[in-house]
Amino acid sequence: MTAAPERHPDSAGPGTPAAIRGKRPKQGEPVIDRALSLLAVFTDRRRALTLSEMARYADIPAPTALRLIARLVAWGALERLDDGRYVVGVRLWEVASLSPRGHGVREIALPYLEDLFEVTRHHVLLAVRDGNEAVLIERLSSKEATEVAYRVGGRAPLRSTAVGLVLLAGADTAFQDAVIRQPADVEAGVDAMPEGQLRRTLSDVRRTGVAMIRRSAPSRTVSVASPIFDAQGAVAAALSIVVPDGATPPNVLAPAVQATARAVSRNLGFKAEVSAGVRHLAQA
Amino acid sequence: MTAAPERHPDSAGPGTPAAIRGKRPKQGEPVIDRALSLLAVFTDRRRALTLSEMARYADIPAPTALRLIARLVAWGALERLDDGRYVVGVRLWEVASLSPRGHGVREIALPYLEDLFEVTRHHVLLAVRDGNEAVLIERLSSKEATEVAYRVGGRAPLRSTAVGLVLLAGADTAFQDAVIRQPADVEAGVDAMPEGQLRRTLSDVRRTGVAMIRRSAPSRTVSVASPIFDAQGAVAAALSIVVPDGATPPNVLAPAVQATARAVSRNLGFKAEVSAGVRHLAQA
DNA sequence: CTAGGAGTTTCATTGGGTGGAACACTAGGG
DNA sequence: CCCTAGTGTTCCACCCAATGAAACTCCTAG
Repeated sequence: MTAAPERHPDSAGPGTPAAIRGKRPKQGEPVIDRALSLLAVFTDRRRALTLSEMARYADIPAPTALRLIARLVAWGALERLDDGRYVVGVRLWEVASLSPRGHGVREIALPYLEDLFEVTRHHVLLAVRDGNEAVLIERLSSKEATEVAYRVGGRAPLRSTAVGLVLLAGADTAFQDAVIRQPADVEAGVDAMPEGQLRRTLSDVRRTGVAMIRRSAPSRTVSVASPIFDAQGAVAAALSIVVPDGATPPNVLAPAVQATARAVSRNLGFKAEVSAGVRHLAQA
Repeated sequence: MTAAPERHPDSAGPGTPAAIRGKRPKQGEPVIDRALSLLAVFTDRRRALTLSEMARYADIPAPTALRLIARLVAWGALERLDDGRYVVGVRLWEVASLSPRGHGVREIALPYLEDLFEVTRHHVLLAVRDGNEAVLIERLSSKEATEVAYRVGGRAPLRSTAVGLVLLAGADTAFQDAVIRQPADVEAGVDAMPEGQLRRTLSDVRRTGVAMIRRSAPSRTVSVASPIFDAQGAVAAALSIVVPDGATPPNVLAPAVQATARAVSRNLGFKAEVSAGVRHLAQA
């Protein structure tokens, strides 16, 4: 399902040993890729960029970048600020909001997330898997809630987050193996799991329908996550709640999270009995 | 504003220097525009399309469409389903989430919208202006709330919605005039305002900081909206609440909506006193 | 079996894309 | 003041990436 396990091809150019040619590794990249790489230069930290910044980051000559950007602006993928800088446009956001795995699940899940949020008053997260990372689709947070590591639209590792574990446990075994074989991503505040324990954990997650992760940075928190299933019975997303460590015990949270996840699954067309067999509440 | 300003590819030669050619070059549209038009074929109703559907809607020959789509898929702008159909990809959504006027305002406003939502339990909307329409950035709705016309990512007219009026009132006068001169968009359930009344209404909205619209379809509702200001004192977005007609009277809702909008404005860096002068609560 | 539609590959042709060069402009720095 | 360095922009001759008709492979319906 994940179309491109490969990283971005646009960065392949500079590494090419074209030096032997004696000729400069000139162009030769499809225009679309260049245009898309111009979109990809925007990050959480860099939301407004000048022409030359964009050209530099995307490694495209200024005149060419200008021409491409002009088209993107005309369409609305980018917008130009008064000071001349460019930002991602509303039009692009509008199209992107049609992404089934983006706003799609969100749209259906939101009311249920709301409920869970109101009852608990803690962070409620919704994530889907893209490649070997989890992408945060939604996050509800009260203004007073504890600090949390990830923002909506951001990415989180699969092995060291509750939603990540749920998504990983729901993936096909071939993919799981590939991820497990990779060196564990070192992340602050979470203990890296050795392979054996990770496999056992994933198995538990599949059986119980709940994943739990305790972390100490950026703040001491406990996350409890559950899978959301689509009509085909595949894990479409993961729902989690993040609470300060020491507050409500995880085994009290689990039923609430599970129940909410199930409610969302049902609205996605999932029939619990069909492919899931008997599922129990997590043991106390 | 609306998708593509340029229509025909034959508009290349204004001076018609190609007349001597005698040949009719069919294609000639920039590749980027074609790629973008392939993204634009997705709508609320059509979220998963086959290759030939996309090619047909975008008016691009199948082989060419296939090639372009392949690039888009490789990057993640599109994803391919198991059945071969294409949908908008998470990667695109991810980049789009960096849109300042899209998820940007939303990110800041959400906790406050939450509060308002919890207190009232009615629809809470957040919208920005794009061209001569309002784009819905966020909508919080309880599962039991009344039917509402617009979805997140969708567009709404400026003249006949509460958020629209707020955004219109906050635009520069030249733009306002242009909109007012346009024939009123006929919309079910809302009475079209004659020019004079519209001008008066906009003036009132600017003065009081509140807009109100009553509509009878798809259900009988009352909307109350207030402007959200950015650091420069410009209207960056509009916040509104939609309640069943006959429930809580609008003048009770107004202060809550205004207070919430102000809270968001403050978090966007707006200093109330600087450019707004004294603002009063709407009279009771 | 035929017909038709969707998806894909091939390939000769050509016009859109390219980026160096040159321009205008602004901001420092001496 | 001139001078340098940076940005954004226009110009234009070269040429390779983009193109789409045609052909081919799977399907499914009749």
